[in-house]
This record gives sequence, structure tokens and C-alpha cells, in this order.
Amino acid sequence: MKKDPASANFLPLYEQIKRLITRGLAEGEWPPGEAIPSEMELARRYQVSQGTVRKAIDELVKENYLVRRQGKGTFVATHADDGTAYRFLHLFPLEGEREYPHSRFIGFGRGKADAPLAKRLSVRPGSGVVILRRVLEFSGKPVVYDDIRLPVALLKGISSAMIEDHVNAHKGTLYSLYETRYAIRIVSAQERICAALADEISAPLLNVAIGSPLLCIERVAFSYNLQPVEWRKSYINTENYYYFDELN
Amino acid sequence: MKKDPASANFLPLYEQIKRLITRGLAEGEWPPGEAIPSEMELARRYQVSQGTVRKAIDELVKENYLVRRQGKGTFVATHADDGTAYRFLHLFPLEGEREYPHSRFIGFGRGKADAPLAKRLSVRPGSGVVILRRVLEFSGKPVVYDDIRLPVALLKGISSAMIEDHVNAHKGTLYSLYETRYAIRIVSAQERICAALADEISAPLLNVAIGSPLLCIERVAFSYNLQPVEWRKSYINTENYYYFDELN
DNA sequence: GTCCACATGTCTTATATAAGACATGTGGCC
DNA sequence: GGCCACATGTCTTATATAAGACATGTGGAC
Repeated sequence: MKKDPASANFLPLYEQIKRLITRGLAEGEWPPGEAIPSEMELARRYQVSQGTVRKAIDELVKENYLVRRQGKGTFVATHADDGTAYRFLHLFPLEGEREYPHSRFIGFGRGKADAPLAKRLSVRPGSGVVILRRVLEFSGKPVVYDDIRLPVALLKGISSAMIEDHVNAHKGTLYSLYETRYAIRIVSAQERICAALADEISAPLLNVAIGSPLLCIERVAFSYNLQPVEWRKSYINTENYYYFDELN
Repeated sequence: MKKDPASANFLPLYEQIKRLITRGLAEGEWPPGEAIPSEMELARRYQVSQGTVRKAIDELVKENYLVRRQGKGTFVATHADDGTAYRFLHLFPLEGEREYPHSRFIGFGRGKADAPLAKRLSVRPGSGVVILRRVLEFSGKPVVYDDIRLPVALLKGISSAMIEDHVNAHKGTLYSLYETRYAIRIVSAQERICAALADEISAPLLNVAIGSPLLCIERVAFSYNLQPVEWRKSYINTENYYYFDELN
């Protein structure tokens, strides 16, 4: 435990504790949904004061890694939780109450990562990827077409049946599937948003005319320590829905 | 100062301090760029401990209201600062280094707020608004067309010459203009993003064909306490630039 | 067996203390 | 006058303490 501020690679104690806790999370010592040890216990374990652990946890809570529940303990955040299941879906109806989509899977296969995808996923070009295609329907109408790709190495033994079961029967999101079946927790994502026109593939799926304007969003989703896990490209019909962003 | 947690409208002390400091900021007691009093001084003034003030300031720093500079003091954040001037511009080139735009103003006038705009700006329908139109050029090429509207009451005596001077001669952003000339600081914004097609107005301004895909972003910018200040609609040619969003 | 009071464990808020780092101004030395 | 050492003020990090709030389990009274 480095405590000398003069040291070249000095890190504040709370930052070191943050990393130690994050390591525990990444290694699955405390799986999503479970409680981590109490602040006092972690303080003893890492040989620092409880206040330092508190500061580390405070930050991890702000980063959505952990969730505090007063009187009960501190828990590992999870997508298998109604409140946060659609945290990454920034799509809202132009009119009326917020709705959540139904997934209709239209393709499941395997392929190889080309150079750009390999770069985004930090894998070797040519390495195997799982390919998923689906349409998100709001109130029964198609709004989003997704092309989703993940390193096959992360999802050993995945099958279209398993996905359908989890997502449709079990009402889960893909991110909760990664969590419960593959112990991979998505904690952040980056999106690049462009405008595009509906083509022969997307137009019929979204039930719009070819040449209609669509949002095109390329997302890379990350697990702990910014490790890329999933790439996806979404085509969105924004006739009745908009993408919401809050700037601070 | 309420300290009784049993009270119905109980607020933690640090939260009360946060609001008191925010009030000082909103009322211009400490203008953008200036230092606020030291933690000890604020503690004396508000009759709480220095640690409580610290927690309040910590949060205000995370919300970009304040900036800490070790050894110097804590300062009111400002857009008139190279580092944060383009904090709200989420546009990046598909290739190459980040660039910053040049503003070309193409319209300046006044009008009345229709019902939707009035609602967004929290003003009476029919009340006066200033209307600004401009094109943002990156590397000399038009990429964004902005239609910007603000309550005229907030911008007494504004003129196109003043804007041109501030933005072009002085290299400032609109938000730094609001700050320096009108003591209005923009601290947050909400954006609704849709896909659209270039029409007879936007196409020539952006130098694209009618029917080209554009991003259409409707933004409302807020000052302290979520007070709406500015509405704008941006049309963006995303052939060479993308909108970036980070999800956490 | 059921229900309530109480103890216990945990997070929440508030306060106090102290050593160190960083920036700046002041006074003295040359 | 120029330069340096030092004091001062400020933020930064770490630790300790304590009263309260919330959730849960336990044991006794009935």
C-alpha cells in the first residue's frame, strides 16, 4: 500500500481501495445483486480506516458499480433489476408515457471480426464473433433494428434458444443475460450517432420507405476497467421516438 | 437551519449548504471565473463544520458549477475558459484530431414564442424572443445549421454587432457571451435527437443535396436551478462528423 | 403459534483533527 | 534590483468519533 505522496506513481489511498474493490467485482468475488462486505469489514481487510472505504464506495456508487441500501448493506449493481434494466436505452416517445420495447430476434450466427470491429472489441482481426440481429418493437411497432456482435470467446455455448428464453420468457435484457449466464457485467458504453437513410435491409424491417431518415448509432459496451464486450449498430426510426441526452 | 431528521422536509446539512452556495452563484455574488471564499470562511459564514462545506463543494464541483485549484482556491466555472469552452459540443470528426468550429451568423431578429417554445423556455406564449441563425464551419466547411431562440427579457440590448464581435473577434462561444454580457451562466442542457432530411432551407446552407440525411437536435440549455435560458434546433451533416455520447 | 420490544448490523450525516501539497507573497541577503 | 528562503493560505488526503435511520432477527409475553 503506497502512502508516500512523493512517490512517482502515487495514488490516494481511497483510489487504491477503489481499484481493489473493482478487482473483486471484476473477478466475481461479489457477483451482481449480492452484497459486498460492510464498510468496517473492508476497512479491516484493506487495513485502512472506514472513512477511506466509504469514500471509495461513494465513488463506485456514483459510477453505478454499486448500490447502497440503507440499513441493509451495499450491493453490486445489476441489470437484472427492474429499476435499472433499461438504463442504457435513451429512447423516449415524442408523446405519452415512457415505454419499454419487446425484442424480436431475426438472426443468430457466427462470423469473423473485420479490422474495424476487431479494433473496437480489442480482439485479433479474424477472431470469432457471435452475430445477433433483432428488432425492438414499441407498442407492437418496429422502431429499432440492431446488429450486435460479441467475441465468441466470451459467450461459450450461447445459442439462439437460450437468448430467446432469457429475453422473451424471462423478460430480461441482453445485458442481464451476459450477467447471469456469463458473469460479464456491462458498466458503461460509448455511442457514435449519425444520420442515415433506410436501405433495402432496414426499411422493410422498420416498416418505412427506402430513403426515410434513420438514426444510426454505433455502440461499444464495456465491462469493468473499460474492457470492451459488445459492439452494436442500431438503426432507429425517429418518427415517434427521440434519443435523449443530458449534458452537464 | 433544519437539523432534525424526523422533520418532514428534512435535508442533510451539506445539501442545505449546497443550495446556499448555489444561491450565491445564481445571484452573482461570486461571478464566473472568480474565487469563492475558502472552505473555512464558508464554514464560519454558514455555521457548519469545514467538512460539511467540503462535501457540498465536492458535489458542486462534480456538477461543473465550481472548479478546484489546489493551493489557489475554488473558482466559479466559466465558459470563457479554453478548457471548457466547448464542453457542450459533442461533435467529433470521423477521422483525425478534434476540431473546433467557426461561427458564421446568417440571421438576427426578434419574434414571438409559439406554444411549444414557450413551454420549453417557461415563458408566456407570445412573449418576445431573440432569434439567431448561424452555421458552424469545421475546417471551412459547413456542418451545423443552428436556429437559436432566447427570451428577449434575458438579453436586454443585444445586437448582431455585439454577437459578431464577441464570437468572431473575441473567439468566444455564445455561452461565454451570455456569461460575460448578461451574467447568465449555462450549467446544463437537455437534447432530443432525431433523424431528418435536408430541406430547401438547410440543404444549401450545409452544402448537401435536398433529401440528404441530417441529425436534428433540439436543445434546451439551463442556468442554475434548471432555469431554461436558450432553445435551439441544430441540423447536422454527419458525413464526416459524429455525435458522441457516453453512457454510465 | 403470534406478536411485539429490543438488540444488532448497516448505512447516513456531521464534526474534529492533522499531515502534506501547491501557489503566492514578503522580507532579507547579496 | 534580483534572487531565495520562509511564512501563509488553500486545497488534498487520511483518520477518528458519534448520533441517527433503516432493516432484520431474536426472544419473551400472551
